[in-house]
Amino acid sequence: MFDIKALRDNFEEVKTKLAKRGKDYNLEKFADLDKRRRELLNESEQMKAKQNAASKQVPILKKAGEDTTALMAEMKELAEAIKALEPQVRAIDEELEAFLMGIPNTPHESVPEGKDETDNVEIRKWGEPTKFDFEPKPHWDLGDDLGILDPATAVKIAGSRFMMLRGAGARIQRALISFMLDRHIAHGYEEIMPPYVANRPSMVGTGQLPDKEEDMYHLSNTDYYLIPTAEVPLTNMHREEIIDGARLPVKYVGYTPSFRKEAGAAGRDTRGLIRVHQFDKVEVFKLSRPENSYDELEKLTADAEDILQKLNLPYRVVNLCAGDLGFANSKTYDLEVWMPSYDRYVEISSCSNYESFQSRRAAIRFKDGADKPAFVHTLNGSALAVNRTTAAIIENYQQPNGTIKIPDVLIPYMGGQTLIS
RNA sequence: GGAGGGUUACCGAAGUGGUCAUAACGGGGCGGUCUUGAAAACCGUUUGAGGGCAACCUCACAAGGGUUCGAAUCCCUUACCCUCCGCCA
Repeated sequence: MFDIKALRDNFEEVKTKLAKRGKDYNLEKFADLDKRRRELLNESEQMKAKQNAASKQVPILKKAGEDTTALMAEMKELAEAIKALEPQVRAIDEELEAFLMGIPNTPHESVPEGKDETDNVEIRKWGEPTKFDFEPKPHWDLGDDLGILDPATAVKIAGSRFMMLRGAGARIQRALISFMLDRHIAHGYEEIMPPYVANRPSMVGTGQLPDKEEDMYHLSNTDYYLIPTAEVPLTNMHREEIIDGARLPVKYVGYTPSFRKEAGAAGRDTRGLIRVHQFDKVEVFKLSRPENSYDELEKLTADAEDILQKLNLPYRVVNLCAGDLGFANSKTYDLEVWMPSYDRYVEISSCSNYESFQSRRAAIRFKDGADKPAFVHTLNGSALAVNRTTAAIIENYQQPNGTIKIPDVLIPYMGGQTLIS
């Protein structure tokens, strides 16, 4: 949720920063809304103060044996006036909140100008696109040939866009999860195994609700949602809490399946592991002091890159331009892995700093000693999207005879297996 | 799923219609006195949000409604927790 104080105190600066996103958010509406709200609030509070004062007088007067009938009649009128004002106060509050909810986070100064993904800026590249001296196959064909991907059976059980991994395919996925978790634990993250469903307040806390209802699976006989990302449970761990400042940064890593309806993705990436309704993801998450959050973003991105490097997968890091930046993000680095079947780099991780946009909504604050509580900055990143990592390994490690070499770091996690054949 | 009990500050807990919810009382934390130092004892202090230049005002007793001049307290709805029973990996 947008910071109301920033709009009040630095309106022009906010306006300039948001202009970078290339859309009009009708900011001029704010001053009037805010003013009307304060006037109404003031009026209502003055009446309540009078009511409170009278309520203290009544028992004193009664004790003194005086008649309170007149005062009570007067207060009844006042109570009715207060009640009459309530719908107005509520309406303006809702209007202001809806307005604030409709404003995206301000892009950080290091975010490049631009209107869509074509304007994203490549920051660095690691490795070179894999060269083959034979015609490489896409992972869905290799997976089918080797019997490690079985989409047809997944369709039978669930439906289209679900995937079933079998044998060495299932095992490499599990190996990747363990490998990723172990690396992040070594980098100081606490491992979390959260619930895979979340309730409505949690979904609101991280911004999935009310706007993205159609992207999520809702369990029809309860009010639970399947999580679309581990970000939901991880962020909500500290919802409505005030954390001791000495505990920051808080660092969590969690493996979870993620469930998405992919409502707007009809016809895209229909084959293989790239875009499915249920996928595995290892997520890294941080709560940071505001002044450190951009350093923490660099470190978090490095932790995600570390996985790709250890797996020896070619990738590049992209700084998302303002027009491509997510609604709640101030800055995002996408990690894109080389995918031979696409003949280009494909997103495998997204590492973002939300600054205080998310913590304001979820009410996650910290406090040093006697200081006033302040909002933490939240950061998260995929490290990595496991299905896409499996796909990248199948494709980049394929051999001329259709077998797949196991990356060295995964061999211990595969019980010594070095080749899928 | 059934039957009871519960939800008040950092923790425990009192308060069952008014005139101390900046919340009794106990514990913890922090500061101080005393002490070579510590313990003990004693004294003080310790929730957050919103509005206002300020004095100060408003809101919050799980959440949301209602009754009342006035609600932590009475009524309704919902959520969560605990105990017992049932079911169950």
